[in-house]
Amino acid sequence: MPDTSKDRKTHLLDRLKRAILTQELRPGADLDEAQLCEDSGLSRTPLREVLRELAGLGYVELRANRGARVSEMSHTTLRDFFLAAPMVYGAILRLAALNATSAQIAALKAAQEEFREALRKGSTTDRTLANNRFHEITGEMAGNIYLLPSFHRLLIDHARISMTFYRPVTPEMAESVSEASQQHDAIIAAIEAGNEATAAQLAEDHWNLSRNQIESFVMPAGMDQPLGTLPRSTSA
Amino acid sequence: MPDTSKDRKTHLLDRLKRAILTQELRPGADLDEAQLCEDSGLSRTPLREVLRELAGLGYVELRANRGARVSEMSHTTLRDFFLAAPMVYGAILRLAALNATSAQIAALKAAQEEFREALRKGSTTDRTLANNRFHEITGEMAGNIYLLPSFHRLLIDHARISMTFYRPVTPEMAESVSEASQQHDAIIAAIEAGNEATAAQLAEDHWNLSRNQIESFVMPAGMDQPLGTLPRSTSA
DNA sequence: AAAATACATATTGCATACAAATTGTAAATC
DNA sequence: GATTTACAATTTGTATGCAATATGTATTTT
Repeated sequence: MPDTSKDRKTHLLDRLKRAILTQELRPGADLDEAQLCEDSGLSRTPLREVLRELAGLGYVELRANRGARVSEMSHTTLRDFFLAAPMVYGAILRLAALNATSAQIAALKAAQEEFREALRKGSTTDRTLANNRFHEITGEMAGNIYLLPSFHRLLIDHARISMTFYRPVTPEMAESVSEASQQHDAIIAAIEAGNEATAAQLAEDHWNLSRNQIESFVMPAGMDQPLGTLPRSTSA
Repeated sequence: MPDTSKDRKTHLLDRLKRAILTQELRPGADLDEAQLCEDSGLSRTPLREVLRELAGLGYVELRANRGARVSEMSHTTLRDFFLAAPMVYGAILRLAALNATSAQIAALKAAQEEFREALRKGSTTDRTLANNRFHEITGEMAGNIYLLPSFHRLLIDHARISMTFYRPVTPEMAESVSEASQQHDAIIAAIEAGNEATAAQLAEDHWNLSRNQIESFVMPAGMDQPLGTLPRSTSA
């Protein structure tokens, strides 16, 4: 089959989304048009359309007469994130419980299976993307065109932040990640039962867990040893 | 000064936004590239970028290999609107009260002056746009990048719906519009005082008023006269 | 006459050439 | 020697010509 340009566009779109969600492309990173043309085999016109689409979704920022760069994340945006996330997540899961179709529920179960698989033997990237996919589907279930733009914007940064803690270095983190998986199961059950109130409660619980994970990364426990007493490197 | 192409682009962007908000361009209306090129003096490449930007903001929808059209509004979207609006409006005003700068407060007061002016002697379009501007500023005050996408999306359709009732045909509507103006004043006061709780309460009040206006349009009182007995037009 | 198909027309999408703007560098001036 | 200014090189933005896709019409076929 001929590799049509429409395919190349969606391919690049997906590739860039993934790269940004996983921090392969870091916040603030510059995107070079020439380079991307090379990689994707697209000419500049369709490439720039892809960048504009990503800008509309909040993945990148376009500066006039200067290139595109990956959306920044700062302490300010993190604060905004903490304020907005619980409200929006709650509303989305509430609506998901009300509106989910059986096909969507099947898709959610499949996504959860992928997530569990990623926890068992996947990379940090796999886990983040699988978790992202799970929540994307809850957004589709809610299907409220007015809430989805903000929900998607939140999911982007949730994924990027997650990349720091879905790598369970401590036993507590490994445990909280497995607890997240159990919450996913409960969420599926609530949605399948059409139980709006339970879904909203689970959203809150799930968010609280997530917040704790984020906080324990932003404010980690201090080191046991004062820095001065650490073993020295052998180099000059 | 030379009419640079960047100006032409922002001009067209504003013009299209306004036309869509005021329903000059109806939901579902097709946008002809050739026509828009003619009007704006832009060539197709930058024109299409404008359309993509509008799509990202939710003003238009792009269909592959078929033209752009103004975003639809249906009974489904109206239902979504009713569900999402109170929550988001409340959050925005709450944050506005917390974060507004004095420059922004000055801008809000100016916008309210414009709004009052539009109520006194402006057209329906003037009123809708002035009201839209007022609420846009509250969004800037809140300044939460995660909430703004949904807030903007809501404002678009709020304006389009408003176009039907900011034309006070009945005395009750004239009264409720003037009540809306008084609520704007109260909102300004709450923001200036940094009173978060009051701002949230006012958001709820303001929304309830708005909802009543919408409902009385969607479900108007029946006509007093049966249709058959109305005076006939003089034409054949 | 109704349906289907082939063709003409119009519209959308892409590639490339060109113009404008920004950035980095080197020379000139103070 | 530090700052400014002119210039070159790179990068972004625009225009236009061509290709591909969709749509409407007329002709053919049953």
